Amino acid sequence: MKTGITPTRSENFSEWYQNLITAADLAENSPVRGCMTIKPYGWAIWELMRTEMDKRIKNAGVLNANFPLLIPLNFFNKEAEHVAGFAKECAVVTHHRLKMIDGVLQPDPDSKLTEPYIIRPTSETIIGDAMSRWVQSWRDLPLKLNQWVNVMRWEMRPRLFLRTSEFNWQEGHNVFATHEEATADARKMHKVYADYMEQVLATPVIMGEKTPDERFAGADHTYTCEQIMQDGKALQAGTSHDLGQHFAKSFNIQYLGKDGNLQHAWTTSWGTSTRMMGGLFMIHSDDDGLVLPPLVAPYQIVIIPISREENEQELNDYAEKFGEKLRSLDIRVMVDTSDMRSSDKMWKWIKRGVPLRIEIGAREMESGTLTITRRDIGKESKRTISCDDLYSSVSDLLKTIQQDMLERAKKRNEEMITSVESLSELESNLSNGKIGFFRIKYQETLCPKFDELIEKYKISRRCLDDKDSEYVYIAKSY
RNA sequence: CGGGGUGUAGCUCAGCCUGGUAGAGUACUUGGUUUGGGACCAAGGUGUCGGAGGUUCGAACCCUCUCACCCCGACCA
Repeated sequence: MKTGITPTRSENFSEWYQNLITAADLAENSPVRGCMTIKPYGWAIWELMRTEMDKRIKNAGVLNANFPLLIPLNFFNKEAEHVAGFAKECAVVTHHRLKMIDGVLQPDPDSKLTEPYIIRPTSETIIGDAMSRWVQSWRDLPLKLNQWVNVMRWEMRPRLFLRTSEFNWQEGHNVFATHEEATADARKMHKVYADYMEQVLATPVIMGEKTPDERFAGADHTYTCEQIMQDGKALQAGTSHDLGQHFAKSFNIQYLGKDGNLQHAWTTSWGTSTRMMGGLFMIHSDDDGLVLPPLVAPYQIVIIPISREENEQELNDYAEKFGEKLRSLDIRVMVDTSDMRSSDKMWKWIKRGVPLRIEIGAREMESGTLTITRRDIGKESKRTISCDDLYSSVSDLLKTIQQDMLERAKKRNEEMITSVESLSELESNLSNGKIGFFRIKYQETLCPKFDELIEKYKISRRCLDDKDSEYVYIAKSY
């Protein structure tokens, strides 16, 4: 059978992924090294994702703000671990003017900045600086803010959506009076992320704390949402950090307590990015292309008139009218009346992952029926029903699709996790080419032998298991 | 920064070894026949051959320099 995407997932997963993105018209590589251009259809998905996430962030009592793109170099220098973590991947702004010299446009040597700026790789520092001024009294706490911005990390090995030098994200930054509140907040946002990924993206999540070797630079605790891709590799889809007093001390975020004592505050930070889109695509899509869960599909339904020349106008009008009716139910509908062969239109929207496809031909127009096909199931879900029945059941149908996609992904996840007792059992699995996550006692991994396995099989500790933190998940990762 | 590779039509690439003035597939445009899971026929447009210099009567091809990008390692939301 012909597939929408070649090669298929089993033939070559990473090439399949590249072609999936091209075929679904989501994004492309840009002229700027490591940076992608997100195309309108891809950005529409991000906007929907963002809207849902923003709602949840606001429900958590956080307002949005906006800080500068550029961060003074010395800000970065204030937290030692943080610098160590990011120094190697910073884009640096050193001049403020261009000049034509010998016919070549270049930075004007006379415009050199006395202190360079770096393009934010993350904003703990510049936000920490602001917070030191905004926090004076215990009454100013907690202070919670978030920003939706792009950041830049000069990555060595970029991949569309999964790791790009520039990416879009939200970064939340909260300040608290006590350690307990901050710890609870880091945990809370971790939970907000996991719920969001399951309920909105239909992508199941493994929740846990990062081991010290994988922790965010400058954090006491990092809580992560790990996802399992169809090839068994891990994707870190979102993290929440308990920053302790590292940044409060580096940036002097201090408040006068009820007791009259000046003390350092406690901060958290938490972020999710366009990387989550990569997870969304890699978890649900199949060999015919993208499969989108209804909640983040730019078009939840596509209507394709199956027309001949003689009845084209009539059928298009009819389809438009029905599309309008569905829109009144708050459903995002595309009626494709473009001048293409109807079979071409079908493949186009299959590849773009529209959850539900409706076909209307001349006979159906007569009888008040239509043909529907679910994207997540495919051809075998094709059936003809009356317009009235669809109208009354379509909202539930979209919910069912959303739910089924989550269940399917959850089931696959279970099959992807292997429990092992010992390092030798782990190694025999790896050497046999077993893919997926491995769950093992954390203690077992604290030895040189495990470091060898890390080298040899390119695996890493993904996280301790939140359900039982004596266990750690091991996997290859993106 | 190490190791390998590639720059030729919108895209994927052939041509280079053995110099003679640029091709295929695909996409695109037009017309016709088609049309419920990827149609076919015909006609048509498309290039500073990454850049600079050199050798030559003549360079996509040979030589020198240069720039960019890709893959493998260190990094990561």
